Amino acid sequence: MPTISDVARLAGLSRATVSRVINDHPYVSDAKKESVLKAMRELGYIPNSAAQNLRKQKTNIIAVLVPKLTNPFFAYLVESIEAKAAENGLQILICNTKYDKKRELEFLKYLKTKQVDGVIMTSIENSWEVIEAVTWSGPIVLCNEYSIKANVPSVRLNQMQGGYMGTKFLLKQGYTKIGYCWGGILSGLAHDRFFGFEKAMKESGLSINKNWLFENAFDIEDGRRIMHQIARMTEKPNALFTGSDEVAAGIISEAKKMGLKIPDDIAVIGFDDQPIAEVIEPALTTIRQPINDIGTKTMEIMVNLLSNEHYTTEKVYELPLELIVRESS
Amino acid sequence: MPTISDVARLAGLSRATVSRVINDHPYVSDAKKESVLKAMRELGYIPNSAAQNLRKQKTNIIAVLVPKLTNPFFAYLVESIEAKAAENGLQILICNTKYDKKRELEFLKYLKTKQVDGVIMTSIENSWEVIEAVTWSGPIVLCNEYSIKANVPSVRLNQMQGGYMGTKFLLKQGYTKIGYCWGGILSGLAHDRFFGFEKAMKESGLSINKNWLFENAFDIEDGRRIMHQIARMTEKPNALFTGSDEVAAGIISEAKKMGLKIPDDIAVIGFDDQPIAEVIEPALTTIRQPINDIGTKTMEIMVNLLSNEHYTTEKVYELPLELIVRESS
DNA sequence: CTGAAAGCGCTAACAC
DNA sequence: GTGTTAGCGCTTTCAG
Repeated sequence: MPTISDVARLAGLSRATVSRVINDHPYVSDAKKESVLKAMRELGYIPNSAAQNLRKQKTNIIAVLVPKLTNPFFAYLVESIEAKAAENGLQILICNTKYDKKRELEFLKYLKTKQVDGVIMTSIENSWEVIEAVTWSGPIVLCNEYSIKANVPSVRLNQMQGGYMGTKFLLKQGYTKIGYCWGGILSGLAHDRFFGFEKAMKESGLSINKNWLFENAFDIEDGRRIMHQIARMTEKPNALFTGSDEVAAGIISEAKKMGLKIPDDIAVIGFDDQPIAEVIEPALTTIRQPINDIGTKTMEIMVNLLSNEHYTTEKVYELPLELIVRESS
Repeated sequence: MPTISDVARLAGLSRATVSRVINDHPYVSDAKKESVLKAMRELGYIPNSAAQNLRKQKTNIIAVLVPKLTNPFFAYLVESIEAKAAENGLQILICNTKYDKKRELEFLKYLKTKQVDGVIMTSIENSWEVIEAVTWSGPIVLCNEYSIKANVPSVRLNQMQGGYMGTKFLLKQGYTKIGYCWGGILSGLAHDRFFGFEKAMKESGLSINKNWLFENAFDIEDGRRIMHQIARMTEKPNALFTGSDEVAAGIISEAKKMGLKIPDDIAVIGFDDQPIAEVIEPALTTIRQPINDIGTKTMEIMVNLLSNEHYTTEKVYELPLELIVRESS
């Protein structure tokens, strides 16, 4: 593997000059530039990035922490973040935390070890006190998830509106015995969404049945599990607000196996508007999240944070959600 | 940000000794080790990885090239690769090629720039001649996809068997007018699978109808598009071998909208056995790929390649596929 | 415009 | 066991 010295020698120039052409520095005569380029080509030279990183004290890599890559929501979110990153000459490092505190902390350390220039968190596992400690090592931007205590920019969806809108719709359709599925950790996002649910219920003079609050609802399997729980209840909900299309899909699939009719026996409303929502039968009423917009906006903020030393931003960007009415409720 | 020198100074020792405790080197007295640890804690010291990488000439990072992250098959594959990597103290860098030659090449360059120690390719966009050029910069392992010309280890599924098995099943069920959906690039994988399809057809004395070969079939939308194409045909296939569960889901969803009955009017067989296969109606007959096994095996080979300079391996690992019979055919 | 020289932060011979 | 020293490959003042 040739180094910058080899190139310099072959071109009969100094390493400094070679470095200048590598970095597109001005003030290099065209003639010398050409001969450097030629030498680089001949040797098949490519700069060693570890050396560049060490010297420049930056990597042009942004870590993106996601809790679960097999959840389409995060897969799409990552894609939009990546697209914007590429536009700005940045590379992303996808870090799968698996909803695990330790893993999250491990990845946050990348900021301290200078493996990455910044971190985007799409979920939060540790308490903010813990996370705050790394805050001084480089920029952090929150995307989708957030913490009330966080003192870093965050781009998020109006989850309160989402919870409210979905519940309100169920109510309007005449359902009053409404169950609620969620992940189980009272994060900013989860809190807001539940608050919206609560508000809509209250406005209709309805109280919340604690038995119908289902935790650990993440994927299709969880949906199936919840439907089984419901089947065993003497007093059952007749409508379900789920935290994700996948959970909704699991519930619907299992309900149909049990011979129940959707939405007559039990109505279901999803969240995300993933491809699966249109493929399942009955098609899923759901709440569409503008995934692309939050990903793009997040990276935009990161880029600014990275370039303008004292870039000040609105701390919070909140994007609206949209109700997509189909047949499941 | 404190450096190793700061730690050495505070502990009243040399940088070498500090380095030794960082790297868990033996031959450091417990007393000094303790005082180094104490100094590190006090300063909140964390080694700079750019410096380590430069000095050690390795990063402990493996690039994993995938064509599309939003395809669940690859999301799960990445998870299994990552799990095995973590076991071995390796970090993976997920590279989304988007089925794009240039992007693939860009990522392969990471091997030359020493950003990564090795590369795992789960799809191949460029011709092998092009890829071979980087082969000398570090280990490459092929996973899932492969090229006949490739001279690097590859872990793959027996796609021929998959194509044969699926088609044979359709035939056994009495369907003879069988269409075939695929991505459109005749890679090793695609070739084998099609070969299996062809073989089964031939064995039944059936010839292949060119009009029923559908290209660019990757996701749900493509499935819908294909179903529309079929609807417009005067002579229609009555069974479809699809390249993925997502395509199958799109086909089924659209067929139902058109009032067609599955599998009576048109039978469908998927590929992958993704969660969606069990949720769609009718449930999808499909071919299960042992995603976990190929991911794990791939990383195992990579680890060996990295440690044993002259590790020789079977060049090809071929794992079997499994037919999962449900209701769609 | 170009080169010399210093050094980013760390590790690994080598000496003691 | 521990310290000294010489770089890993590159960029960036500072002179000229």
